[in-house]
Amino acid sequence: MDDPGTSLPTDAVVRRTADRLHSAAIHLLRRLRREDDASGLTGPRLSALSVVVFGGPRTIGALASAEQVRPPTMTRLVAALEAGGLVTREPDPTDARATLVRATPAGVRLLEEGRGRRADRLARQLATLPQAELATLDKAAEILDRLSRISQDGRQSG
Amino acid sequence: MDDPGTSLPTDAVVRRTADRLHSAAIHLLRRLRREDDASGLTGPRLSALSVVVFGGPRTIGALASAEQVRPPTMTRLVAALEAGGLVTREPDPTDARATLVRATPAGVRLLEEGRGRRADRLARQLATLPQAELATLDKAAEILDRLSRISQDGRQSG
DNA sequence: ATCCTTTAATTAGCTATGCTACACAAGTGT
DNA sequence: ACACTTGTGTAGCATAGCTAATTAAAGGAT
Repeated sequence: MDDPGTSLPTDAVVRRTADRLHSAAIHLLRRLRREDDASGLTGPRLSALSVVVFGGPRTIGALASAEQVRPPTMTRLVAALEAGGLVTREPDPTDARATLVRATPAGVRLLEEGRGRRADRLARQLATLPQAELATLDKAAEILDRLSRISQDGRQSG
Repeated sequence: MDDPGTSLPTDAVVRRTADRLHSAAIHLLRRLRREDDASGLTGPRLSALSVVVFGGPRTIGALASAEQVRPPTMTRLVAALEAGGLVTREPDPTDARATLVRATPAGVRLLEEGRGRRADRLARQLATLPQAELATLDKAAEILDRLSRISQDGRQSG
């Protein structure tokens, strides 16, 4: 059917993959959302928390940038995490405007104790896959992450 | 601990992949959301529309099931699509309780004209990848989709 | 035929995530 | 000192997801 020829894929192949990937991502997250929110941690909160837990304390702005959301969104996510006792906010000693977000022991513990229930549920499902397929998913995640960082920098005019 | 022995991967590997995948999915969709919403179609709406465009008319319930959301959520999504002139709602001739959702020519056209801007943007990024990586992503999407359907049926007690 | 239960869809109301616009405090440069 | 920029926060909007409760119709039992 298609003939990729050299190393760059054709437009049709690319678009089909994009469509599949888009759909797969939507369904994956929807499923996880429904699976378990009993931990009290939603996806975005968990994701933000993991940044400060594994990357150390940082400002709201840095966090927003890392998570690719606007500052007001991150302000709210951090507020929720703080209300849950998972992070603290403290003034940045080098810049009085900025707020440093730091994970509390409880926050660290929550992530260490299973890296969040959502990923845990997913893990349980992934465990049923043969090793080769799991490896494929792992590679895919890495590729997407790399792509994410590239497009993040390449952004300019609207 | 556990010893799956044969082809099943270890717990640690599975969990790491789950975490990466979770994160990758969140970031992928966030990025796409920011890239382009000028089409007026959000992810869930686009996803629902594509079901009726490519799968033919079906009821709200069937649509909700296909998209793995609750009926009220699908009612709202369909209402938005209808307001945009992309689908119509008509009584199901075989069941007066049910509503058949059918894509309008405009809805079909929108999807055919690039399968939505979101996937299109993604496609543009994917086009920069070598063929092997694209193939990996394609395989991953297929695996996730399959997993999605399995867990949909296999759901039971918490 | 009537009553009861189940099913399909909707409405109402909640939480959460994302955004922009605006306000304000604190750095920065002239 | 003054203006400009930057980091957060507040207010308000739209969307998406949910559950609970309502309404209408289908289906089964008597």
